[in-house]
Amino acid sequence: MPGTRGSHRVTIVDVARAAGVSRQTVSNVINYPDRVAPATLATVERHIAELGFHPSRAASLLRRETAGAWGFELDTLGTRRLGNILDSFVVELTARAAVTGAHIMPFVASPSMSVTDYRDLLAGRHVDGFVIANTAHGDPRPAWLVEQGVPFAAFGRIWDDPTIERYADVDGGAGVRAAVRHLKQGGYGTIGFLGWPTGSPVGDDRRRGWLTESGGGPEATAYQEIDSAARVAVDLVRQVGKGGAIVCASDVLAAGVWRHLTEIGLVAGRDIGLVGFDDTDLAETIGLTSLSQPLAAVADHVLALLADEPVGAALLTPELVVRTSSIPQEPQVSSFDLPRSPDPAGSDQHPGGTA
Amino acid sequence: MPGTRGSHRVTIVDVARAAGVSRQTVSNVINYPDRVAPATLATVERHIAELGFHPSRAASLLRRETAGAWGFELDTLGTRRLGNILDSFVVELTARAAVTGAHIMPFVASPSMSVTDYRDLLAGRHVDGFVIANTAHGDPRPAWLVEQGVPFAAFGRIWDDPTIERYADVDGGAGVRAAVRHLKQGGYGTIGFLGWPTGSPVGDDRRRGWLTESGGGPEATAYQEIDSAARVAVDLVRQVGKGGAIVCASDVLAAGVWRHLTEIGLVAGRDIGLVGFDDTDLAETIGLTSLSQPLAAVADHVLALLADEPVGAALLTPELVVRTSSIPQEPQVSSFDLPRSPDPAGSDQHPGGTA
DNA sequence: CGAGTCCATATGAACGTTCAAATCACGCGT
DNA sequence: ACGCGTGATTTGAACGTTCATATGGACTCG
Repeated sequence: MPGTRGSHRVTIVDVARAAGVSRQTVSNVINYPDRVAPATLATVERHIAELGFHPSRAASLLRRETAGAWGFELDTLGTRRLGNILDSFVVELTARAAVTGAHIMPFVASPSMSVTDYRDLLAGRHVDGFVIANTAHGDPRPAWLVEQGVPFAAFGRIWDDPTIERYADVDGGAGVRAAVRHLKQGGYGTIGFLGWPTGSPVGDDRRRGWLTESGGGPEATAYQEIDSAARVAVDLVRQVGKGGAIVCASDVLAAGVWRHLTEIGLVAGRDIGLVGFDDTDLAETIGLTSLSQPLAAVADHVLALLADEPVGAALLTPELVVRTSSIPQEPQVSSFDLPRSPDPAGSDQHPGGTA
Repeated sequence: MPGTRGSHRVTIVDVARAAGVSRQTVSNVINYPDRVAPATLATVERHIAELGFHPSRAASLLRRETAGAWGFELDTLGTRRLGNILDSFVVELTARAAVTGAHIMPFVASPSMSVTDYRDLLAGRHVDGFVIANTAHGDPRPAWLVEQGVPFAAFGRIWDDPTIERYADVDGGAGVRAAVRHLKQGGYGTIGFLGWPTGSPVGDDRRRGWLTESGGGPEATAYQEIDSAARVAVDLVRQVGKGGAIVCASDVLAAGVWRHLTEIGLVAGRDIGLVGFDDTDLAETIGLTSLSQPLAAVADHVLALLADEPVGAALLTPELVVRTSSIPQEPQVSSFDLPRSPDPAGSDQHPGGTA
């Protein structure tokens, strides 16, 4: 191509020259197409395509004094990401932010629950604002962000300050109420609750749902670990008894109960109803009825808040996903034959004793 | 503060004026501290701190003609992220990229396995290059990136072109060999393999490890889903028999086998050895021995490649994490009593029949 | 028929940094 | 005393866009 001088990035000026208009007109074509006469619009767009012009992000950002990205702090749980709804949330958020032309910039904050990483990202204009998650009591971020006038929106209520209506959250109470109703309809008797230790607002919210709908019953708390849940499940299962059911504040907790049930030879659903929360893969794996969080809707709402749309806070209802763990009917019994041992070299080392 | 005119972002010029040096010197202090005399360095740094100066990312990027970010395509698996090692990888990558001053920019590509999203991100200078994952046969990305001269590095071998040594990967074969040795040492007899359908390079690699170390045995393939694995487990379990063991290409597959074992009243470990791959939460949940991928090391290596450090390709060895599923001893039997039924309102609706 | 309005497009300037090259200060050998 | 190399610092220009404002022309209305 004669005249193409060296390796010169094609800029807005090249397009302008080619199309016989000015810089600004090309700029308008890109950013405010309705300010441009239809004929001009078409011409310029043709030349943009022909020259393969793509606006420079950096130049645009500099001039606009903006960052074009929302920060999002990632959990640093190491490899253990069990029941971590947020990984899925990031995907939704990223996909939906893209349509508005924004990026999601993930970052890993220093362990101390402080605000310094947020400050630095803002100061260098790496981000325009934040999406925050894992809100809890004592979280210093919301107040600070409001005080600094930084745009932000939360996945999760701002528990310390109800006046900050910049969040989308899932109505855990409503979800659990639906779960309890579902279990009652299934004919389960005593309905117990396994939650997290008091003080977690999310957990307390879910517990309230259970309390309201069931009127109370046996309950226990455990940490967000299978083992911990399995331990307290021993008593709890005894208390609700066969024909009863247990609603859990999370799939992880439910998985602990499930493991205990399996260990003592009971089957979730047939013998004891079991419902988790979050509808993680874990739930699917073990056939656990669970409450699915509408992450796409949360992402949309959060982005709407960031775009300063006049939507207020939102409390979205999770969806009950029914699996075998809340179905009282006898599940299809799988073949129960002992497997043959065609080549058990050294099999005698294994204490036999099958159940 | 008199003299502070309006809301004027503190720039490099302000610092220069305050410190009595030129723009460029301040710039050097930030980017090339060794080019600056120690005394000047100290002074300038003091003023930087005093004024709270943070360089503008956009300005820097514009002048440098760079993006300061590496793109990373997210999997769009919806909520189902079972055994998805990549979520953890993103966290590692983000954390480690930050120390070099780079960002990781996640994006969600259009479903077609094409290269257009990559092209657009580059054209607008949103990213300087890419970290790619999920490499497989027929992946158009590596060849295209090489052809375009775009910096990139892969988590996963470039299966179609061994000459592209821009990757870090986990040596699945070596991992599986270690697993087989471990099972043999534990005294398990026939050692079978459950893999993915042939054609997946990762799966084939892992299978080869099993074949080499075990010399062959019963095998089967299933899709990366619990159900699929549980179905084929029926035959496979029968074939290896009690006292045998099964190595799986993933935790998900192993979970399927595990579920089947549980259903037929066998206990993984005690009756049949079981090893998974990836050491996901799932493994921890069900006490599954698994191979843990060194994600932090992979992230480091990938970033080194992107930084043009003269490290070649890397094949890192996964670590065997031993849990009960590969321990032949009788596990501690949990209490086996039938739970009392204190308030079984409607419990008669539940067919009893406990094992 | 001339002032007022409106729309499309054009021009000058600025966003804040870093590159490339120039300048300055200093010490050293001859 | 002079020129020269070296290292520290400064200066001019440029990166590519968008804001604020100006210009030009068509159309309206008293």
